[in-house]
Amino acid sequence: MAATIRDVAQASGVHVSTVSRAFSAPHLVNAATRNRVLAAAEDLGYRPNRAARALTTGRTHNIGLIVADISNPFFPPLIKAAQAHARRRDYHVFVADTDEDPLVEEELIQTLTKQVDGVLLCSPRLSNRAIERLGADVPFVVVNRKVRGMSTVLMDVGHGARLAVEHLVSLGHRRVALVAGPSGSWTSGEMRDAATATARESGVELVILGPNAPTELGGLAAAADVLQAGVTGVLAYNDLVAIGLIEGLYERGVRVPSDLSVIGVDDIVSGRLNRPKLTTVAMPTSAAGRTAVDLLLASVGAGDGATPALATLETNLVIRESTAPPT
Amino acid sequence: MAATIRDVAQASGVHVSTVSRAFSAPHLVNAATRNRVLAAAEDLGYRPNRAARALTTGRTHNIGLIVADISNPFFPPLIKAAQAHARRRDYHVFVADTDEDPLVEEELIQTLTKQVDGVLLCSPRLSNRAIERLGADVPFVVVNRKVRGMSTVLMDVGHGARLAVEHLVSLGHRRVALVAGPSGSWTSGEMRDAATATARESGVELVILGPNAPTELGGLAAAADVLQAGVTGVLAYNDLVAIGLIEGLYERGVRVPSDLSVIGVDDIVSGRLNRPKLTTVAMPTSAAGRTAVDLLLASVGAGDGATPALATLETNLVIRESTAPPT
DNA sequence: GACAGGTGTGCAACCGGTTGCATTAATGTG
DNA sequence: CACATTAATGCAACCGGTTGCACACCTGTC
Repeated sequence: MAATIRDVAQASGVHVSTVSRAFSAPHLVNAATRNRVLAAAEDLGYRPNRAARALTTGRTHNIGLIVADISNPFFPPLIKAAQAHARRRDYHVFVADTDEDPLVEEELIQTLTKQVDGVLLCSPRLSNRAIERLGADVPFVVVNRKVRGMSTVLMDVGHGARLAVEHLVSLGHRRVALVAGPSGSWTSGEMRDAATATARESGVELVILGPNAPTELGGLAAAADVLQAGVTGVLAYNDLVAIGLIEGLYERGVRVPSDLSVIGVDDIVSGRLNRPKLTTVAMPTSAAGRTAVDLLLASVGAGDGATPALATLETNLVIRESTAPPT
Repeated sequence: MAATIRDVAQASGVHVSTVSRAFSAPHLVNAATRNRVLAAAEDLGYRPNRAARALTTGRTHNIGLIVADISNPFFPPLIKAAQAHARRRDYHVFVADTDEDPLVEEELIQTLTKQVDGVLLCSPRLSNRAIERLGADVPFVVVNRKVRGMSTVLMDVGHGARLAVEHLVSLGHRRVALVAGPSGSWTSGEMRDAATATARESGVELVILGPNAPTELGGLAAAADVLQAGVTGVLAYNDLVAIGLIEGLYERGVRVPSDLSVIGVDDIVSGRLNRPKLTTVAMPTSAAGRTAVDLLLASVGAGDGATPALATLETNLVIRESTAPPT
């Protein structure tokens, strides 16, 4: 079996409490003793058992990261950044995928609660009520959703949607569509509000299509609706939808951007290599992952009394090849 | 604070041990008592603390999943499937990303070891020696690598590479290239061996280019080498490399498939929506994730004495639009 | 009616750490 | 030199569960 603190104590001729302190409160133990303990520990290949430590300290040094769909390319950079950042702070991360199902999400949160110091909820599909309720048991940081009294990381997709619509308008489009996302999505709502306002201000018509699945298939399926709507420009819920839409249009003989302009959201890598290269609203996903971890660990350290923090990250429009003046 | 087993014991008027048994050994407790306990537990919102349980049972009900790069689209479906499958078996999953760095990989394994019942190592960059050594502390299942004495899930990429080269040959290509992956990659070695053998048997020339980063950038950078090599067909290490390569060729005025044929590996989603749609060797990533979890949990249950299992999953060639006869 | 066997529960030790308090020795102060 | 501090370490309780063992009670058997 693996070495325990008692093995180390025995090997170095001190009490277990001294060994414990040698690791977690070095200033309380004599330097010479400490070196002896450390040497013995090294020798035995001792590593503190984090679960046992968690039992007394109440800190597991784990966090949970819950996303709707790991295979949606929007999430991996966020997961990657969060995980790397957490590791630097000596935290491990549980990753769980809810399959876009609020029930699974809730159950996951509950079983995870006892094992983690906090949970990162990314683009949750749960209702705000449910999130507030569950948040009583464990600190949350919510990404891409505004929940009262809870720390939040937002990517200002409303601003991005505004830029996108303005871009279409400046190219000369007069009738544009928003291909919306899932109904529970905060992002989709923000886009809708911003696009609606911008369209009104610019005096162009906006039709809203959806809800749609946030995937290529969702985009593919929306192609018919888009043609039906008689628009010349489209803002899609995300890049996957945009790519699927472009494919669906292609199958129907409609070319992007010559016949129709399409803008995505997220700036996922494959959009940069697709043809046409996607004009898109770039989302700072890696930064969001890091920021969320920072906020979470801050509120873990601070205890319940902490005021919830709000971080809003900028988005910007990246103009590539999928947009052009209408013909 | 959250309810503990003692709170439940008090509320239902029995000893803690009875509460414990009501949950983990129901047949040992009277049905009526059990119901009373369960009701009290429900009432208090009691959930057993898994960390505390792990301390005595030695089972954490957690597994670790270590991948080289979460944002490589090959992995998310595997992670997703593994995670979903584990959850069905009441296991949580730590996901960690090594950033393709063997040192990070080793350190991650060590810190994770105490917290998990087993580790899934996907496409490890560590040497076999290192893996065998670390495997003494915790059960491993290795995906996409053959390690002596260790349970393994392989995707038969050698067979896929053979099919790919045969496909190029049947189209009439006489000089083809393999754009290899990272040097530590087992997959890359398998592809090399299979491609070499197939080329010799078919009497065509094969040039091997690399090592390359397993990303679009790696493919982009390999474009010059490919042109230099004077080949008409290419088998790329994976779809990302293939997509990057196609992009690099495009920038140099070379069209796929009319001027050059390209085959990828993995069958990632974005390859199916790229233009030209990628001809590729499809990898059963979801099945691999599930199988790996099954193997891991089996060996966790069996203890050290278990004979390592080997699962080999089939790959197959999906012919789309990136391959054509040479001109 | 004594006894073997089975069932349901309690007791207490244990898992691997942490931490408040007590103890001892060394140091500083007037 | 007596006394108050401080530094270093040991002791033992505790975190939240699990589990081997003991005990009480009930049932059935000869």
